[in-house]
Amino acid sequence: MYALPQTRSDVTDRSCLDDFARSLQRLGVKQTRQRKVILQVFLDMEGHPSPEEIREEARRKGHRLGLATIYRTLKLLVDAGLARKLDFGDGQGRYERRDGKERHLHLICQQCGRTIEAPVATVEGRFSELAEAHSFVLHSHTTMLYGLCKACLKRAPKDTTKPTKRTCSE
Amino acid sequence: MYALPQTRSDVTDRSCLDDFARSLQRLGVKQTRQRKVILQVFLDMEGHPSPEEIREEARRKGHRLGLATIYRTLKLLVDAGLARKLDFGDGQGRYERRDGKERHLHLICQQCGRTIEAPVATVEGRFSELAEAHSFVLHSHTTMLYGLCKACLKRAPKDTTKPTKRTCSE
DNA sequence: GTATCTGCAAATTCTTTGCTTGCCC
DNA sequence: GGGCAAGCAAAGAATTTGCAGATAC
Repeated sequence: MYALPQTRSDVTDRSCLDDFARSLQRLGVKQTRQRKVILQVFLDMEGHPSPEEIREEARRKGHRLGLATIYRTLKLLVDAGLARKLDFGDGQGRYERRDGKERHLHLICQQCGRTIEAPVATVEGRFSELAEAHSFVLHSHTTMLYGLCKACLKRAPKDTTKPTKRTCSE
Repeated sequence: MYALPQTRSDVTDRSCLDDFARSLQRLGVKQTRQRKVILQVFLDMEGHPSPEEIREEARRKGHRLGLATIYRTLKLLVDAGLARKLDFGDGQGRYERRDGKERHLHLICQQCGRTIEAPVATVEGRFSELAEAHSFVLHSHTTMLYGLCKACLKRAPKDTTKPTKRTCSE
């Protein structure tokens, strides 16, 4: 049986779950119910969830998790190379999945705070060259482009109302 | 020709001070002794100082400042377009000057935490194209490349699985 | 003169840690 | 069974806020 197409529980996610299991073994740590829940919830969520948001989403699915457990597991995910920690300047850590295929950079509107993701293919080669020139072994990268999004340009230039939803993919 | 790196109190800084004075006026706020000190100290410092480090450096120069004042002033600097807030993942906000001429990106070693700056010229054009494709008005950008620096490669050529920082528990 | 700013400390927010009980291997 | 992990609460750290006295304009 296959999951419905709108969710992200697809082949990619299954391989992520495998990656995770393998990573846990490699790191010499146990595979627990909570860790599986957190990974599954994290992979199913769109955007860049914060620990608190992951906990909220898990609760919605009937799983009660301690925040500390989420922080600890997210750190594991980062160590395992499955997640990356980002900072959008809103005072809390945000995480995105990292599977080597969906590389992108972030366009962050300085007025409404929304983020747009764009593929990074056009600049990635340059990053590699650059790292090589510094004898630097590149593991991952994060690019933030700050400015004004289309919507805020149309809107009144001094509108400072922040949206509740931070992420819009387009 | 290359400028000597000892002090940054040069023509660039003087124009920054002017920018700042102008920006303060434009924002309708006052020009105080503390604000001038903070800007001067910030411009004179190398690297990416945190609020605490700015306070320390100011004290070394004989100025006693409240941390809250520094936070508030740094926010002003960011608003005025003279500084940019960065996150190197060490749990505190770090700031860099932003004057439109010294654009660069950051190579961050995940083992020793050291950062290398590299000119961004080779990728900047791509960023502009990309922003334009999204009808996004680009103000500034921040790029972080994570990996291992030359020194750490020599030091521990095999241990690439532990990107710990000083906040690690062991 | 008055509206804004500073500095202090308290408050807030995000994140980590200590410890006891529970669960994975 | 032994040791790692979860959950809770308390600690810790970074940042923000409230307010009384000080200061720029």
